[in-house]
Amino acid sequence: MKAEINKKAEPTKSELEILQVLWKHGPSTVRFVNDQLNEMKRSVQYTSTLKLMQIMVEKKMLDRDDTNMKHIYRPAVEEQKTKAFLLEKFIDAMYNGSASNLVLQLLGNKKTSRKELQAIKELLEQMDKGK
Amino acid sequence: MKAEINKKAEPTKSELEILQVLWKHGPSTVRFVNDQLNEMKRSVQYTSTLKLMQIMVEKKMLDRDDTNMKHIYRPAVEEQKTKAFLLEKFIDAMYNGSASNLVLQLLGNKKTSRKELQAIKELLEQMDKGK
DNA sequence: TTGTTCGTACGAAATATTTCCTACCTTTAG
DNA sequence: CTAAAGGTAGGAAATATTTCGTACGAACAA
Repeated sequence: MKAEINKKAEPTKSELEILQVLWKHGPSTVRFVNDQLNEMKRSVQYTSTLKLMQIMVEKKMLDRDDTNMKHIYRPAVEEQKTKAFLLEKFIDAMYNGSASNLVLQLLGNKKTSRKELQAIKELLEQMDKGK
Repeated sequence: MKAEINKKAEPTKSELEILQVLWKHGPSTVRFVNDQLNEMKRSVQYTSTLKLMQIMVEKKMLDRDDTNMKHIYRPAVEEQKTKAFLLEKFIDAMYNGSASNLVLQLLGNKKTSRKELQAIKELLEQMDKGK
């Protein structure tokens, strides 16, 4: 079966990297995205990034303005919705759908800094007030 | 490059499913794991599961007791360590390494039930006392 | 004008992952 | 003993993902 064009877009790892750049910096050229990837992430050829972004347009994950020679790409999917979707998938796969299990993991994780934990606690307190 | 045998194991989606079964139920035969997958997850042939588990042994992700005809497989990687590792990867890819951003997402997520949120809050309170 | 730079399009290769077919062996019911 | 059931091994195919080479057009500097 061909890569489904119609159903809910589930970006791959590389596609997510590209989306992150576009979400952060707004509509961009392939050149810009590729430069960002090479600076922030990993070495990758221009045409590889180009190809991937073209595929993402096919998948309706990106929109493209090709009225000018330098095509401008922008996300066709919302950052928050996409991340919520991926997070849900992740929680299902890893924690049997239990978000609190994930948080439990976070709390026991040596890599989660004290500062992060403090920030998390404050978030929870704020939420409390709001209700 | 061949699939790295030596470096840190990063289980794929399917491999994670198998690990979850083994973590939950303890050392098992391929038959058992395959049955679980078919009941809980998706339709998959016995030999597919077998093959995957054999590959996972090569990758040192599983250990195998093959003294008997029915080989018994068990995880060679710890559940908590593996999940912590994958969670860290996920947070890096999705939230630029910020765990609190992830929690923020969780709080804003419609899919996260009130009950889950309550559980999370209690976790945080418990953590407070422990320090 | 001319060549160098920068852009897109497209196909194919490389890699990674997943699935299953076939062969063959062991156990067990009859 | 023999057939059926159930097990493993291994290779190949199917699928998914990622990377890049080549061709070719447009822009621009000399």
